[in-house]
Amino acid sequence: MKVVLPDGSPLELPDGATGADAARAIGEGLARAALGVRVSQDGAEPDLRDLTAPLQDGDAIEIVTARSAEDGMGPLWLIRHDAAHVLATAVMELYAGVKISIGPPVEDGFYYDFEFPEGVKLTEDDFERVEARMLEHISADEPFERSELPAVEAIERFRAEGQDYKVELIEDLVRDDGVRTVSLYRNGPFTDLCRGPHGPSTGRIEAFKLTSVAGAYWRGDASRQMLTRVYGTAFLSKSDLEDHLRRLEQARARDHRKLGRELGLFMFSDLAPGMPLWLPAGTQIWNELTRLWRTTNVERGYVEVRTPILYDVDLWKRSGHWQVYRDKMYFTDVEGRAMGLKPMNCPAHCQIYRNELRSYRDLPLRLAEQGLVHRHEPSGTLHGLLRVLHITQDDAHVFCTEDQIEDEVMRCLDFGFFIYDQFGFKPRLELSTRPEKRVGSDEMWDKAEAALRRTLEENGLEYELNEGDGAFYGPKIDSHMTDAVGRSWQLGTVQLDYYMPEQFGLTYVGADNAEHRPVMIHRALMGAFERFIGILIEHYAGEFPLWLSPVQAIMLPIADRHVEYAREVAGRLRAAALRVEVDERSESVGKKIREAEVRKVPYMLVVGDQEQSDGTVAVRRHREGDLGAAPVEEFIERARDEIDRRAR
RNA sequence: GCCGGAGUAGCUCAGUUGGCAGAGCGGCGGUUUUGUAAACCGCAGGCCGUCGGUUCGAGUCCGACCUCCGGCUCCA
Repeated sequence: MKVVLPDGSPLELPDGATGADAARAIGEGLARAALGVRVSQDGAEPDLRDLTAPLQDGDAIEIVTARSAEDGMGPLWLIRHDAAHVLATAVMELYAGVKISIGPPVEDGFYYDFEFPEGVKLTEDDFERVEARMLEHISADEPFERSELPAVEAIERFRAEGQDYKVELIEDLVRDDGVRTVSLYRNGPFTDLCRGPHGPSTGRIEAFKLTSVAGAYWRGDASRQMLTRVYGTAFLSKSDLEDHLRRLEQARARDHRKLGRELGLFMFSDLAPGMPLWLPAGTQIWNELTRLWRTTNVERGYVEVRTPILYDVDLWKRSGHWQVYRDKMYFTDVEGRAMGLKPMNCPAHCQIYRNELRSYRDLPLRLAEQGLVHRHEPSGTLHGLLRVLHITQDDAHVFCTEDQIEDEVMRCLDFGFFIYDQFGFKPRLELSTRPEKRVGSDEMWDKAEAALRRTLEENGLEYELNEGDGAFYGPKIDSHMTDAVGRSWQLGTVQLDYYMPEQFGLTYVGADNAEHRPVMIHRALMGAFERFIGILIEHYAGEFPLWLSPVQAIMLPIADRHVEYAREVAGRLRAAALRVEVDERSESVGKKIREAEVRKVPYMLVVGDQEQSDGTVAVRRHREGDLGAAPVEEFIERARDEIDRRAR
């Protein structure tokens, strides 16, 4: 038979030859380096397989080595999958009676989920022991051997071993996918139910490390058994592992919680979990964002409103929140009247819509509010500014006719792109469709989902589909960004809603002089100021662009006799609306500079005898160093320009 | 909410087998008058997360709760 190599050249092999045979036929070195083989049949997407898998005539193949591209299923995927099995091998040997569940490779590493016997637990203190045992198996270079077994026999076998999770997995495979045989992989003493593929042997795991232990629900279902998940990572070389660990450490240095404390941006109180207290410097950033929010909303035809945070429960019953969102709301009693803190601004904006008779000429009506909402999230999910209990949204509701939907949705998306562009953000888009817990008819959902999809596709926007994750009243297009350590967070959202206008009896008078029902687009672009600032802090690692910096310039007089000149210059800068401080302490210039650098103040203006007599400042830029002297006016002009352009 | 870990000075962290609460940075006072990333000397600073228990004696051992951290589930 013949297979085709990546360069297009054919390779003649005996029938039944495997990937390993192909590698050997090409060269002894490649055979030694081979970890797996990518096989593509009839031009289809290549499939990663074991080296021992037989090839077929006409296959296009590529031998995977440590140097192959990763793109999702490559050498790292293989050895991390291998490492997960080795981890299970070690844990089974060290802890009698442990039950195994699943252990896949993931972004940055792998994990394996275990159920330990009553009273036994594994903590990070045990890692050394487990890693030592893993290393024994890796040093022994045990081959991964694949075998196939009828599903019934596999069930029997795992049941006899007390491996209930494996039994459940196979039973589901049989029931849901009609599977009749399953594959097993053995390495040394350990055999696991596994689809594969795997590398040739355990010895190919060049560098690995266990990283953390955490709880995880069996099959991600919160109503089921909590298992113990051990996370680890593996690399193709020791230096790759070291680089990875170093990157993680650097990422932790830009954690917004750490920077928030160091830079005095915000704080938390044990007496108000999940609700940040904004310090003066953080408030400054908040206010700059508010300014951006307000001016851009006005430019795009929005009008700003303000609404109560506390509303009669009747409103929440009308909007549907009481029915499907109650668990996340806070309620209180006011003179015997049940009131709820708002988790969203939409019902209040519907009230404002209803306040007047609306004409089709008024539409689209775009109401914007910096709305403070409270949502009771499970306590374990709080995370600095990125997950809070009180959320300040850059919220807006666009009331429009059905004909205007696509145009208005696109305007919202465009507006979002403009905002993200101010910071150089390139968010990922996600289309979320009808959830199980929802309100409104299927017909409404069909229309709404189709409209969003059409808007995305007609405008050539890339998006991922997230089925079943829409808001309870309508589908949505979300934008997502990742934090310093790669966790993904939703920022903006554009949601299409046919339901609330109906519930609140919203109407407009059309050109035909008849009453019509408007539709409503809910949208937030930054999402929440809290989360957005958290992401900003990590994005900039605390080194904000000038326009956002809490302190934009600091005057550093060299000796006490220069303080007065420093104050005078500071006054001129303030007159140009620059945020400036004067470091009047009797410290050395070196120390003042160091502290200003640590505080990440963008401009340090050193003034001594020279500057005082010339009417200049010696400009030092954060991280860049000394830029030389400049007349005060010239510096002001430069800084003003940088701010007004919102330079990044 | 669930699983695991942690909580000592403003910050970062030591604290032995249960026996007087510690360091560096920061703060304050003084000396120094400084030219581009840390001058020198001194001083103050603690409900050892909270409550309860064991003990002659608890930062240390036990329990409950609170908060935080890493995950899971859930979400802007």
